[in-house]
Amino acid sequence: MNRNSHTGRQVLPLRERLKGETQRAILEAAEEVFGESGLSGARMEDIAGRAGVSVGTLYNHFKDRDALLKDLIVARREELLARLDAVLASTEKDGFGSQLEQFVRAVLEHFDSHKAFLAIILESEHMRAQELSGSRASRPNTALLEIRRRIEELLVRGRIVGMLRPEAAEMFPSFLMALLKGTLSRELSAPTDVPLASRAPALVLFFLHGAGA
Amino acid sequence: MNRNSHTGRQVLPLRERLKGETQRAILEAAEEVFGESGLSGARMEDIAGRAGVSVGTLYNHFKDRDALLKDLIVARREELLARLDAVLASTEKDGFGSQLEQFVRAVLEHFDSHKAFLAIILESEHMRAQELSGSRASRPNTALLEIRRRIEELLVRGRIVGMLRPEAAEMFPSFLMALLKGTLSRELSAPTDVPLASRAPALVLFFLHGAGA
Amino acid sequence: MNRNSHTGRQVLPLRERLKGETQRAILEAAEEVFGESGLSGARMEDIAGRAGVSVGTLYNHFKDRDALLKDLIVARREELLARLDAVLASTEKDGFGSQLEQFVRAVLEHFDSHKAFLAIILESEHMRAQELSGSRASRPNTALLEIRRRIEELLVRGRIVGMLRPEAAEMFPSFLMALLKGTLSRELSAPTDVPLASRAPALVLFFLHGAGA
Amino acid sequence: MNRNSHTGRQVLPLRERLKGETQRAILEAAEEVFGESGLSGARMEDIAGRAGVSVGTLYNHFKDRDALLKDLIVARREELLARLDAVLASTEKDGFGSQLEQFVRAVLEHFDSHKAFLAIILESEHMRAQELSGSRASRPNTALLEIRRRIEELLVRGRIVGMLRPEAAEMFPSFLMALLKGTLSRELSAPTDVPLASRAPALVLFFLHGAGA
DNA sequence: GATGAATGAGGCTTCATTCAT
DNA sequence: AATGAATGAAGCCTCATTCAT
Repeated sequence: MNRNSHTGRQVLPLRERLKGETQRAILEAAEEVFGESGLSGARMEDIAGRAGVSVGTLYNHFKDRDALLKDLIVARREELLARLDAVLASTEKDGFGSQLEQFVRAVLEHFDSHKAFLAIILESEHMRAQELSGSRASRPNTALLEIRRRIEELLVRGRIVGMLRPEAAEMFPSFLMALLKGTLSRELSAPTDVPLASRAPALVLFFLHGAGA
Repeated sequence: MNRNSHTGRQVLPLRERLKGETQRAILEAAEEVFGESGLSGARMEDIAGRAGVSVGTLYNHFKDRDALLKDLIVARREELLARLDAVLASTEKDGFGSQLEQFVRAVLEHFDSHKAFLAIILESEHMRAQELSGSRASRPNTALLEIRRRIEELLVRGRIVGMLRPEAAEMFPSFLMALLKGTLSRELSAPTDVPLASRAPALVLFFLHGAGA
Repeated sequence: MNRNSHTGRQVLPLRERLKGETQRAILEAAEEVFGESGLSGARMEDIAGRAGVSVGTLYNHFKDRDALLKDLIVARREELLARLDAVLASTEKDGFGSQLEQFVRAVLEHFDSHKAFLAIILESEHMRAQELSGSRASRPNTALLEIRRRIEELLVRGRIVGMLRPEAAEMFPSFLMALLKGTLSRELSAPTDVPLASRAPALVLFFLHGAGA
Repeated sequence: MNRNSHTGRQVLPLRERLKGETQRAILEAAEEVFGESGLSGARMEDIAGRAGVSVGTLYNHFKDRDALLKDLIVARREELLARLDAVLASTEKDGFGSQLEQFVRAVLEHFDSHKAFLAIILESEHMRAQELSGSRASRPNTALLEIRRRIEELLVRGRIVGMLRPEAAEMFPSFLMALLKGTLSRELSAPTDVPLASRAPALVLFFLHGAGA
């Protein structure tokens, strides 16, 4: 993500690839440590240790702690957004219901792979302005916003095809996001051994029809 | 012992009242500062400053930072739980739908009064084990558990009176909680000027019937 | 010690006597707390609590912590010095050996009554300059000096009557003091239930004849 | 692992040597500062300054203030005990008297090298339980105990060869320790410019024969 | 005089960051 | 590029002292 994003050629000399390895190792270690210790509890030394490098090396690859965290967040976000965009692109096939379920499943699978870290990130989305930088809360949490944008796009389609009712529709994206986050949240407070993704159908059913008899 | 000797009327001597005042002031200041700066960003000096006292005074009233935070959480929790219990107790009157809405409204009104702080608390519920104390790591967040317990009790009634369907019912409490938290979450990322409580009917409607047309 | 030292009359009005009571209680409490917690570990609040008064009261009777400690030290010192002077004054009666033993016994009895506190004081005699006040080490520990002065006086008599040999005599006072302090020190590290005073004969015997066969 | 690859000779790589240097510098500085300011008066910042490092560096080498002090105490103790054991081991040569004097001289020479610090340590031996850690309160001061153990061993030999009388023999170790401590104590309250070690013969003479004519 | 809540200077400790090797 | 010891700003907490009641 940092470098080499759209360099036309693709040689990637040895040194670059090794460097890439280290970076990936650091990011992975960082994900674990942030996931375990929380946004503020994670210590650079722990991350270095987990990645099998020295503290100094962290700073050879990332400007500072914030940059490391930001890059990590961005990396995970891009992974998820790419999947979501793929789902949205494959719109032709089936109906809205099917696409909605695929969307939900994509999110939940992402959660399955990054539970602890995402929990930290999603849950502290809005405190990031203060915690990450002292600046104003002006960067309004890109990751969640991007997800919401896609949810909105998806739900608009649902309304167009008449599968969603128009009243209170402006709350539906929030509700869907809430159900997704809630599913993760529940898993964290009371872990099960079924993958979250398996909850997709029930979640969609609830979203479409509620709990009523 | 040596108090209250000849004050015919006043139950609490001045000293005591002042002490209570100070404590309340500290808790209020702490709520603001924690809400603004986050669980780990809040500085004792800021809390003291906001409360109009000196740092030392914080420690005359609370053992340490953790104790202050814990007391604050407990205080807010008790306030909310008392309201919820009142709603649950008034069961006779109307039907399940009405009670559900009152319940939801109670939660949302509590959110309205303590937005920022509750956001911090609710969102970092599961990282509290590490952040608050290194001790009993997995005390699973009493506040949320207590709310969930009451939601479960409420929803059981709903099922008994036949207003909720039985399939996937074990997820409903999570879903309701998610919708509540999501409502708060949305308000924080995109503040409006309508009180959250006014969202109660829409939320209940969605919970009972979903987004489907 | 603070006041009323050499006022010719001796009326001591009621108020004065009550004040005296409180002061004595404070001093006693201070002795206990200093004895238990050490010179620097003793907290004013603990002393107040032990004395059954409030912190403020300590400051009504003593200028500050240092003054309280100093007054306490002086009080105990005067008690001991008075006894020692009495022994020295009763010189006529018996011989040097008997007087030496009385002297030793007087010191050990004083130790018996004030073990913990004296241990603290005696042992930190020379660090008091720094700890008590930031000043130079110019006040060379009056208490020990006063005792040594009397020991020197006593031992001079011993030499005069020919019971002490003259060689290395300048070390004898130090040695006698060391034996006294050592007796207390041993009691503290390995408490027995015989009073220290009962050790007087053995100590004197050792002082006069050593450990040799 | 990756050290010492092509340094034919140097056993310790530079880094390691520097680290050792720093640690020794810190311990030395700590000894001075503790010696000057007392057990509780010594400030980490002063120790750092004296050692020519920053505060943080202290914590790279020692867990906390207590650990630093403890390590320092242990270091000095081991130095002394090694010397004493050497004296005890060289038992064959001369008689008991000679060995006793060597023992005493070893202790006094150690005092000569570490006057101020040892004074602090020895004198506050029994308050260490409270001051050093709130923990295992009554670990009875290993350093003094170890010395006493060796003194006892030595004196047993003296009794076996008939150079010490048996009556009151259980007090002799305490007395010898007292004389040693007293010698240090005297030097501190009234410094001379002769080394304490030169007092060994007089001390032994006194121990064996007392002050009597 | 007694009270005890408030004060705030001062100490310990942590940890992100730097930089010489 | 990697290393890891050194740095020092910043936060928490203690406790002697004050002062309004």
